[in-house]
Amino acid sequence: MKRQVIPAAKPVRWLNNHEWSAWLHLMATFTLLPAAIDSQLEREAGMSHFEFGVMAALSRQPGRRLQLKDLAVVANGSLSRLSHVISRLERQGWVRRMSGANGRATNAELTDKGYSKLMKAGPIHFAEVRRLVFDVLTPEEVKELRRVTSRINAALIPETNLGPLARRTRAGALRQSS
Amino acid sequence: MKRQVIPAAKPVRWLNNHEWSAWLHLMATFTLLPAAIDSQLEREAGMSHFEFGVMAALSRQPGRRLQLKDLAVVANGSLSRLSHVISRLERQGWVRRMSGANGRATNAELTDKGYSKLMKAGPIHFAEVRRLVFDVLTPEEVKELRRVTSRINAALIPETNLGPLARRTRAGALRQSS
DNA sequence: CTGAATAAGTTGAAACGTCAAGTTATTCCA
DNA sequence: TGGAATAACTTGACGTTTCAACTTATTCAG
Repeated sequence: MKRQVIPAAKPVRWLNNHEWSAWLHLMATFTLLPAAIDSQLEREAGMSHFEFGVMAALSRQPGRRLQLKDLAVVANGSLSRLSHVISRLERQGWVRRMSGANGRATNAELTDKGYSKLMKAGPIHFAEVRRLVFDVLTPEEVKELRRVTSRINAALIPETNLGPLARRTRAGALRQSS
Repeated sequence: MKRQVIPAAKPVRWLNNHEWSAWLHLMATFTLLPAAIDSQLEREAGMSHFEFGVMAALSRQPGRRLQLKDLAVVANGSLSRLSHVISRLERQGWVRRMSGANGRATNAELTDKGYSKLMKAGPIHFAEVRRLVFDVLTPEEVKELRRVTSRINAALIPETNLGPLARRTRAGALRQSS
């Protein structure tokens, strides 16, 4: 049986067997793990993982507030997506918008209600993360995972277009949390 | 009656620094890599990564056809999602539905048009995968990646509910490709 | 053999993300 | 100083995914 999945028609460098296998596993993890995390968080804490990420990012800022453009970057989302999400979070009373430093800036601020919601969600979320990821890996593997993903990100982030702004902003915005 | 003197501050095992850092990177990769892959494939080959996966899976089957329930499993998607996607692919003329063995089974079959479309998409896709993932990793790291993700999947898949059928079907359906 | 339970798909509505277009504020520079 | 360009959003429409409900076929118990 031929190991190559799709016969290479053209003189293109194909994936070798190791790579192909790695890719299959990686894609499965990509698909299944976020789905699992997300649906558990939705069920048991009433928020999506992206919403959790946004609120968690806010909670770590001085004054629990951050300008949307920066928040978009730390949350790995587009400004548009963030704007929609902030609207949803506002409707729940977990976040409020405040006009920022200069007139075109908008800050999102985590409310007390949002903070306590987040405090309840945190343990639920991290217990699941631990169960699904860290409990099945050795400490050595955790290090490998960190190293490999950070390498991939390093190559990926510079060319990510979360708007042309991301490139500049990301470095500063992430500095404190890496 | 139990008197609780001091409220438990952190009754939950938290993530340690290594784990937290690994988790941040993992989540970023989760978010950014599929988005990058997907949008490039959409732009340059006119299909989503999920559609590509579905068609690639079909192309490997004898007769280039597979029953939907099995296809759903190998594509890591729900039956409902798959049904919608097959409808789209049918509209493009890349796949057709055929009634399967027993009356309630439906097979999806890759058409010639679909096959040649796939052959064009393959190199485009894999070049990008290589560029974003394998070119930035050492062979050693590729092995680590494979090992770590396959471990995570092993724990994850058994409890995945892509319908109660997944558990049984997956083992058989995946056997040939691992 | 008959009715109940389950399996396999389909479908429509609601929720979410993306994309393009629109708004307002700020900066640039001639 | 006065446009033009750009930045920081917001909004609405569109496509996709999920969820629940529904159909039809098959299996199983008695």
